[in-house]
Amino acid sequence: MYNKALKREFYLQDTITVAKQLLGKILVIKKNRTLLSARIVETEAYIGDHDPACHAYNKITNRSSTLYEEGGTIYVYFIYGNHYCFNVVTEPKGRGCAVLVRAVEPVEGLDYMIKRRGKTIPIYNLTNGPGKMTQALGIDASFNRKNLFTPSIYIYHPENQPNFEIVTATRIGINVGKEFPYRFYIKNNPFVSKK
DNA sequence: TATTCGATGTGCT
DNA sequence: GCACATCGAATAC
Repeated sequence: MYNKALKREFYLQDTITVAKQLLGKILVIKKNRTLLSARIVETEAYIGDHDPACHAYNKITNRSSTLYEEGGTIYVYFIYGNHYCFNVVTEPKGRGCAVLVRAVEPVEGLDYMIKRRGKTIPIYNLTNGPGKMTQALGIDASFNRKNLFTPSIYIYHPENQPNFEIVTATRIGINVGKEFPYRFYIKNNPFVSKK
């Protein structure tokens, strides 16, 4: 239900806090006839003011301008000529901070995800990476600058959430800012992109 | 206007 | 483990 969606205040918190607390939450996307949902199992924090890996680290550009919107805004960008990455903007407007969602565990809409991905075996291959999950969920540039308070896309905190342990690590696929321990994932979850 | 290269995935060795 | 596809944003000129 849409009214379960996390409120704006959740996203206005400190970026590290949001990155950790997003683990275990459910991302819901509603297409015309199709309901997709997936549990977030891996995130990375990108922090504008001191983090050279963040797209908002240098001066504001056309691409990175979405990062300066208010927390709860969706930031989607295209990378390596093939892939989209899905981010959630955090903190108050103007900070340039976001959380990258790197991997999810499918809950509803498996048929749709399998059709979009083609490759189905093993099952965790559907969504265990930033580019893979956006392909499975049908996320593209049209989502950029939208927010997480609409019936067509939102995140909620599930009831009866099982306990899990959070692992903190360094981020993947970047050349600068490697030293920051800004990657978080659910321990022993098979949908995490890399050990 | 030209050139570089990236918050990746895939396939081959 | 390594090469490479692929293209738009950023940067250089």
